[in-house]
Amino acid sequence: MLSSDINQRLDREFFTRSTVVVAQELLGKVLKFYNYYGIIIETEAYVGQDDPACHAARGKTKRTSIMYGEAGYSYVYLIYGIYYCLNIVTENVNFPAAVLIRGLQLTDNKQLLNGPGKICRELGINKTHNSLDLINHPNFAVFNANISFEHMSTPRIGISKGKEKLWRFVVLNQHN
DNA sequence: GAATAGATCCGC
DNA sequence: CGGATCTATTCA
Repeated sequence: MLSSDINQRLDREFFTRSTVVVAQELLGKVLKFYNYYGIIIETEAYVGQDDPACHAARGKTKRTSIMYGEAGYSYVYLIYGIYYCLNIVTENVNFPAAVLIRGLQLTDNKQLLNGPGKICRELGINKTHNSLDLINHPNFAVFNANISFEHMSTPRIGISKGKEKLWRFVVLNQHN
């Protein structure tokens, strides 16, 4: 991929939509985090208080309050005491939802980061990167890129409830 | 206060 | 398949 293929930064409106749609359309977009650029190749949708797998399923808490805010903000949390997971908040204010970024293909060295914990470990994402505005942050953003692809839907990984939803999206192949 | 489950990863 | 490792949330 050429750097010239990275063009428009995704705006607030992109994320202020159905989480399942945003999760699918994020595939093939480019995540920028400081000096890292990675093509998003795997995502999952976590959708509102009626989704038992969503952290906000039991209502608003200190941790989940970010998901009730404006779309386009980061939601980073510690999982299993060891790994961080990066999400991007979606949908309207007061509708708690987010897209989990599960897979990245780094653009410079083609390194494959398959798994949310691996992404945050490699890029150095931690709790200090929670609740940042990806629409305005100078070093944290998502860009459009001229990448076409096909993807499939599967059940989400690692959850105990909500397994029947096919809300995990994975790129099958990519070509220019 | 104490108990417990958890959107993971790695090594055996 | 279990261990690492810890915190947010729930329950008493």
